[in-house]
Amino acid sequence: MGRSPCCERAHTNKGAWTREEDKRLVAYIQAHGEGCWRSLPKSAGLLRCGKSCRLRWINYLRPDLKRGNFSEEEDELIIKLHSLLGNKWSLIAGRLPGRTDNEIKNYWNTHIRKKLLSRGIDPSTHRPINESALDNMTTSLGAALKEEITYGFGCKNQKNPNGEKCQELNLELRICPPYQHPPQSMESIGRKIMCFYCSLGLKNSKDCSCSNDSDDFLVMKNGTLDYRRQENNSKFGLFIVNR
DNA sequence: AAGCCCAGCAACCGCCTTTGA
DNA sequence: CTCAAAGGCGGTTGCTGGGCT
Repeated sequence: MGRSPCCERAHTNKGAWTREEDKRLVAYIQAHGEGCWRSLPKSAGLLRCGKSCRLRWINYLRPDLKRGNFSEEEDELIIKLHSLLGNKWSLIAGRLPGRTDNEIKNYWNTHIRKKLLSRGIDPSTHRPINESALDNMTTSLGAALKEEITYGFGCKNQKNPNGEKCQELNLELRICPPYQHPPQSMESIGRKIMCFYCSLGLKNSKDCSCSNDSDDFLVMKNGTLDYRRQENNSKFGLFIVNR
């Protein structure tokens, strides 16, 4: 029993899009906006699968796309993001305005892989190719060590709610354990601290504690989330702290 | 000029996740 | 809670054009 097709294939075109099809798709989306891809082809008078329309729009017809060659800065950013995120092309594309996941994926496979290989770097692991000898470890001890290196010590088999391995959690987001002795006053951090409720727009709520110099807070500090707790009660706060 | 090979990229496929009834 | 529909994603395919023999 096969999978049911995503749409009626008997009467749909496949392959390269024609100028006329592009025109129809653009005109329809400009008039009605994106969304409801399944019904779009029929409404727009296109003999295409909804998925095909979505892909054509996202990867080629969207007006905010940046066409043309990738810059050196974009190359380096892609390499850096790939080393952190792996093949999460849509996440990587999200950090590169005007570029699509498909474009970045193709560019990676055709250009960046070669570039890294020519630098002696394994594109999969971002480690020097010499070190890929690790991949050849065959003893159980070697395999265990390899897993620890790959996923981080103590992280093996730990997954976040999205099913991703520990390593992929490293998005500069950090939750610290309860903090007992703040090393410096909030003023010395150099900014006005807002309590958790105010940060959510609930200023002057019954739980707001800004006025009594509470240590409960949610703070962003140079990109990292930190968690702190007032010593003499059970309230807590979240910080973003320097790295 | 013809044929072959290969790189690049648009598009497809199938699986997974999200959403809403 | 369950299930089906729809959306989204990543891997793969196959067409096209340029270079080489």
